[in-house]
Amino acid sequence: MAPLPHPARTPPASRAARPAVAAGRRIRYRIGNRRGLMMNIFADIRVLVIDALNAMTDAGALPRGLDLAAVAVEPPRDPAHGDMATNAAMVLAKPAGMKPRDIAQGLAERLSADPRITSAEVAGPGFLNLRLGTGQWRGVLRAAIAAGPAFGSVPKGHGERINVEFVSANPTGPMHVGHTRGAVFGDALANLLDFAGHEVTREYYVNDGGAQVDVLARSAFERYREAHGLEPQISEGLYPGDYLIPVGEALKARFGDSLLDLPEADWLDRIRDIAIAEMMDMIRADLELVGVRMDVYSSERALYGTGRIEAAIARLDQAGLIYEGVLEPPKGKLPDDWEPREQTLFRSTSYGDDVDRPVRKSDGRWTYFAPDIAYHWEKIDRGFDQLIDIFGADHGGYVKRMQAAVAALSNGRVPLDVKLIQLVRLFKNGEPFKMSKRAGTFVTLRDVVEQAGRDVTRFHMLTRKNDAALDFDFAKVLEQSKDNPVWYVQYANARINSVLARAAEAGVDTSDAALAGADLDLIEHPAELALARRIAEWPRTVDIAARAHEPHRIAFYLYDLASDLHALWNRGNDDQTLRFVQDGDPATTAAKMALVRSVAVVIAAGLGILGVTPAKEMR
RNA sequence: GCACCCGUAGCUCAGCUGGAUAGAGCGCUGCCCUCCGAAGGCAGAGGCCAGGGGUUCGAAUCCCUUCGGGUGCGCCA
Repeated sequence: MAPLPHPARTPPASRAARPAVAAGRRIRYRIGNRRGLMMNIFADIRVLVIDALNAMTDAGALPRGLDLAAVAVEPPRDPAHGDMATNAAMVLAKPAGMKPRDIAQGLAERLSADPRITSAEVAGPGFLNLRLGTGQWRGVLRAAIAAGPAFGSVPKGHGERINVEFVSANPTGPMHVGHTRGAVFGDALANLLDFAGHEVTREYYVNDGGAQVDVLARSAFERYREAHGLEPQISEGLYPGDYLIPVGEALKARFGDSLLDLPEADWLDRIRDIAIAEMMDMIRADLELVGVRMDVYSSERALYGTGRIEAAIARLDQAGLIYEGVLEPPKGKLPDDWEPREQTLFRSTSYGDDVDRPVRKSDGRWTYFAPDIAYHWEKIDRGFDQLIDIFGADHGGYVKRMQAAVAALSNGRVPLDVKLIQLVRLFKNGEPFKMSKRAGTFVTLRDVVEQAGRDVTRFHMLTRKNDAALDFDFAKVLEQSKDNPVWYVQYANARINSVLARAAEAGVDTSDAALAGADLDLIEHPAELALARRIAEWPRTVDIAARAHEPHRIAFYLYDLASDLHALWNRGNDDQTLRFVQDGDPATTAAKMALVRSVAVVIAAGLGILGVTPAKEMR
């Protein structure tokens, strides 16, 4: 799991620092526990449990002042235990000074009075197992059909304003595989948070302020010379990729031969600006290929000369967090050219970092960190309730200092969660895959998408937790088999589509309006109701995935849902009554169509979050 | 040396912010196609959740520690 976004300690200098961001409390917003907001039936029943506990308190059956935050209502691991279980009695036993079973018994009596609850039994160490009337599950199906792809989503107005910064690749070349995973992850996370009711801004921080864009300019200049028939001097340290050849042509078209004999100082700025613009156009086009569109592009370069970097550092200075000093040499491997030098340092150790970090180099120029501090301060200023940064795993060492800066600049008000994206290992038929089609040394995003397709690429890259390495086999991701989750989910959707068409041919009205009005009491087989329960878990899955910032949970849920659908489908082979289309019985067929339509609705919603297009048929 | 991430079935991985008897796919064993799409389905075998301590009603999950793998460690971004 991701580390806490908050510092372990608050700065001694700043008493204003809010302890409100309680340590360990990563999730501060409350969603899903408002009745009906997400159509999350687990949250609904939790409200019921909380109400019952409060009633018990009023009646003197429980002491006052109990903290009910830990009370949970969850699906039990074993379906035989019922539909839901609550841990309320066990959690409250100690603070209430009572026996768990006594609390559970009292709670059971009150809950039994609710028409939705058909049974409440005390079990094990104090679990309260609940069974709901089958009508509850049928209600879920109706809600799903009525809501359509919005089923499980939270209406706007209750969420937070969240900034998701991702990709932020250097504008020095095309995007490669690693960027692809980060792009897909960030976009899916943004979709997920949006679905969960938050106001999300997708943002790209353009690292156009450092030395590497000067290298880009020099590389482009060589291609410009090449465009004039001269031999390019791609010396060590310049970017060799042939993607700069068209940039050279563009420069020729723009400047003719006027720059050819000028010293670097006379062309560097102009060429750099154009080259960066060209690279960003290329990156935007690459992002389009995987269906990613940013809301905001923020430029590092634009921060220089505005005083904003100075202001950010000054603010830290006022808090006593900036000083001139000399760092200890790093332990272990000592850099060859290490010598003690005085730098301007940020006291990030006050916020749990390992060492203080330089913001200004010994030559007086800003480090990369300084504009990044200013940039994050700007994001805080723009009023976001929460910041999320998505980095490659090789930037893990950067996390603590960034969180320290954000904590200091926001007085601990704005949490920064940093998601690290592990590397992607490419294979083809199990063999490690190397390709250098257009960029010299790496496999580009374009290479991947052209071979695997956008939907397959996106889905597959979301089938692993972000902090676990991902194997991407060009052959396997295109395989049409059960062990390929992409295909398996799409296949489920195609089957539903197929069966809906068959029902329509048989004269059943399969419009959503008609299905929502179908007599769902005709759905009564345990296997069918089990599928309905799975559908009921969708809003809860969204809630949990959004809180954890883990879109891969959506992909796994969809696989489970598809698996249930396929299983039920197959049972129809043995048991005619479980077939979805019941010849000569339009009422039952309609009810079953409502069931499968609900599955399709959830698949559409889930794939929508992942940014994958549902397939109507498999070819 | 320090920090962060990871360690779950033979393999690849989930595990719902601490819940009941730890799950899926592949592989293995045995069944199932005159039948809505069998490019599938059902059942079974397979686990000291890396090891050891701790916290509590309860730990794969939280804390400490050891071991093993990855990443990073001033004036790159």
